[in-house]
Amino acid sequence: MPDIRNPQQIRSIEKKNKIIKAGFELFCEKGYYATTTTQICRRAGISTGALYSYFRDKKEIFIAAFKDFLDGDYYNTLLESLNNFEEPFNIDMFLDKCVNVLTELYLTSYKALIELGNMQIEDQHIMKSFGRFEDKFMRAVVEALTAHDIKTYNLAEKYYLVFILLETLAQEKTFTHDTIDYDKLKNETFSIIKSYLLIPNRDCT
Amino acid sequence: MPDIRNPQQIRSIEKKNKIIKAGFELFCEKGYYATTTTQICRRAGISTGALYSYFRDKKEIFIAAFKDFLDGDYYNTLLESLNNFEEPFNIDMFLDKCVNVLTELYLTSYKALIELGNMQIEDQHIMKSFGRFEDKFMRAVVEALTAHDIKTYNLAEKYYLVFILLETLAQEKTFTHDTIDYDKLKNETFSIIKSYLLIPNRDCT
Amino acid sequence: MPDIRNPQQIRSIEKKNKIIKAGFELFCEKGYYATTTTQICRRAGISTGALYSYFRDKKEIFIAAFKDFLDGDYYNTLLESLNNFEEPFNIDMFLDKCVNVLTELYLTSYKALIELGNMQIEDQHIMKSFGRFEDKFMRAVVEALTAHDIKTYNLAEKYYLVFILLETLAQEKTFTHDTIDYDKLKNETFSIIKSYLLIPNRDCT
Amino acid sequence: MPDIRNPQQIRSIEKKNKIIKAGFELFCEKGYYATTTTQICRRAGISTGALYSYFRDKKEIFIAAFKDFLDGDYYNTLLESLNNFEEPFNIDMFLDKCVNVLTELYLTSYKALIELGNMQIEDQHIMKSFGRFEDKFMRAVVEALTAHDIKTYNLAEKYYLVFILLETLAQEKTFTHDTIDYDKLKNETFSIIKSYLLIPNRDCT
DNA sequence: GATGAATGAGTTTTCATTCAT
DNA sequence: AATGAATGAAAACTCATTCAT
Repeated sequence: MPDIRNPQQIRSIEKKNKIIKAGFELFCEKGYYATTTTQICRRAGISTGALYSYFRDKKEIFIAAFKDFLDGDYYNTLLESLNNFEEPFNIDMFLDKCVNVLTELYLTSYKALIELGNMQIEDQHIMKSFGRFEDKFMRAVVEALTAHDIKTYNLAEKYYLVFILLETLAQEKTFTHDTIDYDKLKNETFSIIKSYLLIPNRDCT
Repeated sequence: MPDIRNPQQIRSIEKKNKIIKAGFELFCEKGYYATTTTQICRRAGISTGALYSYFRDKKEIFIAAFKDFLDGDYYNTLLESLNNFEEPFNIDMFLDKCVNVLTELYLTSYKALIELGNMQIEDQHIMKSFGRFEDKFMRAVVEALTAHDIKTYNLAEKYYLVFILLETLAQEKTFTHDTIDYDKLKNETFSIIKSYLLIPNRDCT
Repeated sequence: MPDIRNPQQIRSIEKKNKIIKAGFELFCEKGYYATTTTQICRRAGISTGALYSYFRDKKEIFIAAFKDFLDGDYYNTLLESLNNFEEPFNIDMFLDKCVNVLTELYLTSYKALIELGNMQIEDQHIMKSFGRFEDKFMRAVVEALTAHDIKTYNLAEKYYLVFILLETLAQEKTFTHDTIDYDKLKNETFSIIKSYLLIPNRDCT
Repeated sequence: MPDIRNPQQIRSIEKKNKIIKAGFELFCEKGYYATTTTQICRRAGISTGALYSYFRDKKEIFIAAFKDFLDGDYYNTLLESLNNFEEPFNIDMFLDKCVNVLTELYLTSYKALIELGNMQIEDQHIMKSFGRFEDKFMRAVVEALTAHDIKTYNLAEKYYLVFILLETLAQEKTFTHDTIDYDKLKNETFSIIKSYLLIPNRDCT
């Protein structure tokens, strides 16, 4: 039984990365089931046999591809961009940036992210492999917000809701509903978030 | 092209329903791709041939199963229950009910609902077949809220956000995150929604 | 085991004929393999079960359909028309008529006739069931020609060749070759046949 | 869409040829519809998957088998043999050779040739793929005859008729009619062809 | 190590034939 | 007798995985 290589050598690592990249692209384009190993090999420029010396099976590629995505430059740079703002901190601009980041994410990777969600439900193994992609995004948002406006209690839960609201907005921007007007939704969302996060400032006396 | 029976007789309708039921259950349990027609036949207690005399192909079963689900007693009774409250209207109890309804939905059908979302993205034909399942839910919520508390502008967008927040809560109840405490999330969510929907009542003077 | 009915009653005979008619039409339109029993039943206006009380299997319908065609009014009237000419006998007009008859035959029944040929090769049983459809046509031609011009020896073989030549012409009329000019082919064919059949008249002295 | 291998390597070409050979044999033996892909695989000694990596579907095998047959050694050698005669040119011997060539053709491939004809009618794609098998045969006959005896006008049509007559003879040799005596038919056929082609020599003065 | 041809179990689908009503 | 729903064996085809070279 051939062992799965854990590549140390540069050439090997490069090859493994090519597989991961190709796999991720295809999963994003067509989803998990509609992507065949042959397609992955072709796009990665490797042979079928080679694939199976780096990964035990197709599912492992999927997992690796997501690990890689969540830890990779693309996603991290995107997240870091959230924290690059010029003082003074303007919450509207910040929220706008959040929506843009999420929107870019959905435009490139929606199908794959959904598939990931699916797989997590179907497959305990994948579920354990990593939290939902939003975890990292949330942490970035929290970090940025914490630096400027503080809600001391229920932090995780508060920001999770903020994240959900932003995500909703980004989804709407990406996949429009007939009955929803994006600009109005944006106004409403921002107004909720601001009133919510900044309640101290709106205290009635 | 083989004929698809459009059953008039009770026996036939029952059989078609058995297929739909079996299909829906399996799609919920394992997702669309992991469900085979053979499994559907076995669970429905029919032969392969019979299945194909009621449905042109597997995808049609999926569509029918969802049509049936969204129009069926189970979902509708669930939705109607939202409007059965004793006066005076208590918004906390109402929101609780909403979360419970969504939670029950996710517990029984999450995988299938996700798969539906997927398919809608992949497949324009399915997209047209019915709006997203939330549309109906939202309408029910709007109806109930409208009767008691009025937000005159951006109604659709406002209630959409309320829906999203409730859905988030229900999802959390169903599929727990490590970092989130459900009760706290519930408090926060309800407080947002209430402060949001009831702002007029809370006007500072 | 249900016996195959040999229908005596008028109603039964009518039904059997409807099956035969429907089957023949469909075999002509789409060929044997592309025709399903269900289609035959639908066009005949009967139930699947009924079909199998008149015919043991699909092949029997095919055989019956051809028996019926070869013995039926359509074909026989067509053949008789060969003999309805006004005196004096004009061989060109007669040959023209022959070609027209064959052409009509091909236009309506080519696919079925070919399928018959096929089946005769594949299936000894069908082979025995009837000679090739041309046998009857040939006899009609022979009859007409014999009445006016006599070649005493090798009659069968001579007329068979004449038949083949006429058939060729009709086929060309029905399904054109790129390289062949129909009018020229007709001239050549007629000239062969005439010089062949009428050689006595052309004796050199 | 799975890739179809276009084999360059000898081993691959050999395998593709094994499939074509097995397919052609089976099509000749039982016809297109009665031949299953499984049978082709078994006879070719390959797996189902392999078959589908060389051909997109069953029909493609059929087409390839015929392309191969018409362009292949067997048929070409047969045709070339028509032109290998010792001078002086003897038309009887030449015609005999023609009949023998056609007879051998029918004995080995009749069912497949018929099926090809069928398919050409049913399927425009196949129709375009190659002219009827007779085209090539005719060209060979024309070539041989042209070298020795000349009919200057309506050449194509004349030789087409000659071809038809020879084919008839070969068919009779292969699949006997009850009412026809082969030797007599041969005499008659040859006499027609000769008198037809050589009419100049028989001019009455 | 690498290759990519080969495998074959597994899938969807069809349709002649049967049989309960 | 008639119906037409049901059957299920058999067909075409796919694709993750293996293994000879």
